[in-house]
Amino acid sequence: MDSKTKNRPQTLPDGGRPTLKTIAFMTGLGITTVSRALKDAPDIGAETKERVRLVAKQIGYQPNRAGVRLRTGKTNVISLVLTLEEEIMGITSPMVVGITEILGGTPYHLVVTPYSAVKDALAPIRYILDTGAADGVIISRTEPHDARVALLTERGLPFVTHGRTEMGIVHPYHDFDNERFAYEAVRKLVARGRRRLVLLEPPPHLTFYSHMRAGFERGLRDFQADAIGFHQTNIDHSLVEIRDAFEVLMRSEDAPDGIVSGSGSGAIALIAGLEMAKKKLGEDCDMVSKSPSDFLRWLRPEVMTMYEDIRVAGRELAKAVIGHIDGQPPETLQSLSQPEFQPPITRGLRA
Amino acid sequence: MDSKTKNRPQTLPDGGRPTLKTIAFMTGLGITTVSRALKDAPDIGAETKERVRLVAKQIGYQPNRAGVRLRTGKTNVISLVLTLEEEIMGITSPMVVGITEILGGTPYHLVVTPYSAVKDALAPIRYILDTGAADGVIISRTEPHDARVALLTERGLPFVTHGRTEMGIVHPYHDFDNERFAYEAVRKLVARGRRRLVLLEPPPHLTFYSHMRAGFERGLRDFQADAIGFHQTNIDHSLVEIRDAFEVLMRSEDAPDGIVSGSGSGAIALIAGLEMAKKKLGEDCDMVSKSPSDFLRWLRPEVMTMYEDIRVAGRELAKAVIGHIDGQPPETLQSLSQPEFQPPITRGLRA
DNA sequence: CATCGCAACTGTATCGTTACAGATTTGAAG
DNA sequence: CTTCAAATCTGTAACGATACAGTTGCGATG
Repeated sequence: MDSKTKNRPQTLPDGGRPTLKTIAFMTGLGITTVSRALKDAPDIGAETKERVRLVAKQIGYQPNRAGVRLRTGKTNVISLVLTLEEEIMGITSPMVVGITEILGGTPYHLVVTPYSAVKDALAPIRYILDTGAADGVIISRTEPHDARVALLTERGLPFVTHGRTEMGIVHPYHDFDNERFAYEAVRKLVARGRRRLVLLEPPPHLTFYSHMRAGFERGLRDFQADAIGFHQTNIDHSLVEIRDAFEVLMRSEDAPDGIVSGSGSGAIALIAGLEMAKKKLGEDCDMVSKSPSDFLRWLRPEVMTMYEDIRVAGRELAKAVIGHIDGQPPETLQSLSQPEFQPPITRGLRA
Repeated sequence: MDSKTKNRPQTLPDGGRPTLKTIAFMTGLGITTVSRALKDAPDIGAETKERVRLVAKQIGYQPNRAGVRLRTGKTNVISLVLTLEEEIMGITSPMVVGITEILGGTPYHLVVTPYSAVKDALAPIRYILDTGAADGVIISRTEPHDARVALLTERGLPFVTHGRTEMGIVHPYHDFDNERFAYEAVRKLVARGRRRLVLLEPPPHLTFYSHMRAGFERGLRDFQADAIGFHQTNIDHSLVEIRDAFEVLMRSEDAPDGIVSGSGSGAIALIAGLEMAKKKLGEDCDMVSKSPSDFLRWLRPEVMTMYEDIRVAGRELAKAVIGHIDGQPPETLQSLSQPEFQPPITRGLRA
């Protein structure tokens, strides 16, 4: 056999699926040439590239992910790391949708990697690093000094956080402006004549705890209102706990007349506690709540809501990880979504 | 070199990650032996197996997924196929959590594969089949004659459906007993003296449409109530559409006094429509609703809810696909979850 | 003391892809 | 008529794992 054609595929691959070998066979080229033609390498002739691309398209060639991954280490996987616990109010749904909307136009797949105990937050990160399971990672519930961020940065694995950190590391993130949310909430409540305000805040170890508190306190100063303490309770507590604690507060001397709720599901529990204390929302007390879904607006239009669009967050996060993977500088991959009050649901027919 | 030891690894792999080669080097065995020892093959000595397992554990060996996948075709991936559209009320969240709870104890990863247009429901299935992207598939929103089920069965790829089909193919599924739900709902409403009942039903093309209708109609017969038509509207319509249509119905001569809502978010819209027609829930009209989350119970305790536990559904689905992959007969992988009325939220302190 | 069977282990080829180091052709320069 | 460089193309090896077809050593059998 002519040495020049020694390596030309003589047979097609067994399985029905086309590979480089299939294209090489059909075009009469070598496998290497086909591979390089498809990645538009400079040492392949223009006409050859055209021919290869045509055939590849015709037979519906798609590179074998395992082959690529084994050879290059590129997984084409984005890993979404989630706590099983945070799922109470279903923030994951729109997030997954948003992410996949972006990944749909790319070769990336979305893998969901869960962890259970809060102290194990590092475990899935280690797993991904150790096994090279993903090209990029999305994490949420960031802390000011976040061990995951430190580890990922040190090991050079691209990632993006949902929430910011405070450790002097410049990394991609997307966040909701919780400072501004709380500030605007206070403004709104004071405008309604409320001056004794309570905040249902995030757990203190998370970064956005201090954002929200800062906004709240700045609002109190600027608009001259007072804080009612409710520190024993935060949005990570169960709805029953929040409700009961709030009932006690509402029955006390110290009852607030305005509420800022840092979570949509927390708002439900606050309303229940308020009603158990025989108070009426909109009369004895007004409330502003963050809300990632629509049900509050529909069922309790008295509540003033600021919509946190998790779906958009998912899109931003996906774009940011990919940007990071592609080598864009982290500082260009940071975004903050601005809270805005939602209009009430249209009440007219044919709305 | 002695031919007997010709293939013994002389060097460790470059990357830090241990491979079979690493273990072979450390134990002085051949790569093949190590591979077979770790899968407990019968032709490897007991002591050798022990030694290999020990070393593997010590150095934290984990098989390279790309290597396995390339050689064997086994992906260790379960694909969850979702419509981007169905995500309105966030059913995905608890579902993903339930699935990952089960996959956590297995080598499987969960990949989320979305599709957008309803007519493209087959596209992700074809993709998975063509590229061998997964060992098993989870699909939802089944139709009586479901092209995806036909295709997956024909091509022999293990799968499970959330919902049943009616095409004479015995396949794994998990479903909520919608027939019984509607039947019990009618019973409850009639027990409350309601006799003019309306059903907010699923879109007619889905299998559980006929289940729910059948249960509803059986209930009407058994408990002697009448149906009020509401056929122009179903749970896939927008909340605003549902609300407006229901307002019209409630203002008409033909207004119902009892509602069976096939979806939790639909219930929200029905309540809004009812209130816009100046009617009062619990007085002019009672309602039983399916509810995958808690907010209805908290915010509208007048609504009687039957909880559909999507998280459990996720667990059942995951177990069923894996069972199917492992060759268990499909008829042993079918389950139906029984609806039960939920107790009201505990009202006392320290509940 | 050959021969056989068995237990325990190993080498080779392969999955699909790509990095790397050639190989071949062509045409221009000397 | 060399010689050389540029333009194209190609073979080989390797990523990590496993199927398959051996090989080795050893005690039992005739």
